[in-house]
Formats: sequence, C-alpha cells, structure tokens
Amino acid sequence: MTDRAGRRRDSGDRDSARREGARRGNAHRESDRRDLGAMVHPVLRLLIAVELPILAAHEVSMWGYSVLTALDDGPVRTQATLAEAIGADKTRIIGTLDELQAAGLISRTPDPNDRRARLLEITDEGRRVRRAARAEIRAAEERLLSALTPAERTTFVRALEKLSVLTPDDLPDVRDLP
Amino acid sequence: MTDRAGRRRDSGDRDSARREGARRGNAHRESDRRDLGAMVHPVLRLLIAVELPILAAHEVSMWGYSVLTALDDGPVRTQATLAEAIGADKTRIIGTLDELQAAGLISRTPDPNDRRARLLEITDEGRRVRRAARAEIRAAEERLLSALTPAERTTFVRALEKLSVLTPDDLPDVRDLP
DNA sequence: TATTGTTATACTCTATAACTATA
DNA sequence: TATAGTTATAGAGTATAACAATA
Repeated sequence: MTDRAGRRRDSGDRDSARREGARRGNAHRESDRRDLGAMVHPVLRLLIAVELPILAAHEVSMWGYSVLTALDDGPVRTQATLAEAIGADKTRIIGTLDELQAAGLISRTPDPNDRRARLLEITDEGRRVRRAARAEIRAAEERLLSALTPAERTTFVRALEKLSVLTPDDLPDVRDLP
Repeated sequence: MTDRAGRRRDSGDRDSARREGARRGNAHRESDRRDLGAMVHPVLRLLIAVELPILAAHEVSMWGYSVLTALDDGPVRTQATLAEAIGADKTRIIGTLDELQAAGLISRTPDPNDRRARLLEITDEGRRVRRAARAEIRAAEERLLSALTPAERTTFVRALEKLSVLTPDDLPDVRDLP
C-alpha cells in the first residue's frame, strides 16, 4: 500500500502497453492474457447463440439434444444415471424426458426386473433427429474454428478434450506444480 | 431414410469403435470428437467451481470481479458502456455496482458535463482486491492447465484468445469455407 | 424527443425437499 | 429401510418494459 500512486501509474503503463500490443497483433507474454473464465465464457455464449436456432429448427431443447447424444451411445438403465452423465440433476431432466418421449424421440420402459427403474433408449426417429442436428451443429462449429490455423485447431480440440473430462478432484495441489 | 437398419448398425459399430479407441488412448479422427459445446460447457463449469470460492473469500461476486477487471484497465464514462464491455445488461449490473460502491471498491461520480452519466472508476482498494483475487485465480488456472503439455497449453490459450473475441457477425458463411 | 440510470415485473433455471411406488 | 422417479416450492438469474432525471 506504500508508494501507491507510483505503482499505480506503472501498472497503468504496463496495461496500456499490453492493450497496444494486442491491438497491433504483437506477440505478448502469456501472463498478460485474460483470465480463462473471461475467455471461455464468451466462447460458450457464442456457441449457444449459433446452435440454439439449429436445435429449435429440429424442435429439441439444449438438454434434449444432450440426452439424445448420450443415448445415441447406448441405452441407460436409470434416469439418475443419465442425468449424471450429462452433468444434470435427476429432477431437472424429467421435463426434458417427457418432451422427448412425447415427440417419439426416446422410449422409457419400466425395467421388468426392477419396476422402479426406467430403461431409456433412443428411437430410430430420435437418432435421425440427433444426427441431422449434429450435422448442422458441426457445420456451425466449422465457421468458428475457421478462425484458427489448422495446427491451432487440432491442438485446441485436443486440449479441450483433455480439459473437459477433468473434475475438481483431478486437479493437482498447487505445491505439486513444477 | 432408406436402408435404415443397415446404416444404423454400421453407425453403432463405428461409435463403439470410437469409444474403444478413446478408452485405449488411441489417436482418432477429429470428426469423432464430441460437440464443442459439450466440451466447453464442462470446462466453464470447472472454472466456476474452482474460482467461486476464491472470489467469495475476497467478498466479490463473479460479476463484481468482472467489473473490477474491466475498470482496472481504465475508467468508464457510463454504466451501459461498462455493461456491454463485460457482456452484461445495463439493468443487470446495477446491483453489482451498488455492492462494489458500498464496499469501497469502485467510485461512481456523476459526470459534471452530463449529469445523467456516472463516471466509473476503480479505487485503490478495489485494485488491491482485484489483483489479489486474480493472483489466486491464476494459480488455480495453473492447476487446470497442468493437464496440458507446454506446447498444447500455449496453442490452447492462443486459440482461446482468438475465439473469445468473435461475435456472430464475424463468422463466415458456410459456403465461404474451404 | 432522446438518453442515462433505475425500478418493477414476469419468466426461466435451478436447487431442495417432500411425496409415490417399488424393492 | 432404501431407492427410482416425480412433484412442489422457493430461490437465483435474466429479460423486458416502464419510469425519473437530465439533456
């Protein structure tokens, strides 16, 4: 807190220099980057903005599409399992499952062995809708990824795959970092 | 729509092969990846889970931290400008600004030339809080990024910087893609 | 009349707990 | 009693429109 005015002016100059560098497209130290959250959040918002109209055209919600995607990998025996697989809550996906079932995109049959559980399966029509939607979503994603060089794109997707499967438990302690 | 059963079985086999390949850590075609949204969403959720406790310890909300970050780059003349800069709405940040001002982290002074506008500035204390919080957030981000190789990490951050500044208007038409 | 900030309202999501039906 | 699914309720977050002050 001592020498405040001086330090503040220094920092201001550094920030200005960083902004200038960014504006002119110069290389800059990675520590001058924005926070990851401040970059990931707008990317997700852009993805949602681009993909929601596509899903709407296929008459499925974001969660509905997520369910169809999960079930296209194979049936699931309980709704709670499915919910956890897509990062949702068992109470939250009920409305989604109701809609998907009413639209004939999934089937929900009580397990004969344990009639509390509901065997969840995608229908042929559900598979068709999911894959048609996915094709358009992939095309939309190409529009985003075209901002990257081919090498950047490959590495970006690979890195994203690694990061997306991490849980808080997977993170190392700060003291174990090099 | 013709030959549905046959194609469906083929696709199922391909999906199984992809899951097997992924499980064994084999290289796989990029087209076999999950949707970007399905990967970006969990990453953002993980970032929020890791960073919210840090911000709470410094007694600022996520939007409060976002405001402090924006103002640490320089003062802003109107609240609407600030709101747009952080991707929010002018009505949405009012409560946040009230809190930050009450905590002495920002100042909100009517512009003498146009007394409708409020000149927004970060205070010394606000700068201190913001930078202390950022230091911890950066440390937390290191824990995430340590899942990547140094080369992956550099390219990932660079790609994220590019993608995070895109707006829907920046996206090329599908027909203009190579 | 247009703009800045504010308030009010409704709407969507989400989280939690209570309930039913099966086991 | 424990579990799977469902429903009910309240809370947070957001969007929209209406409003007061100033230009």
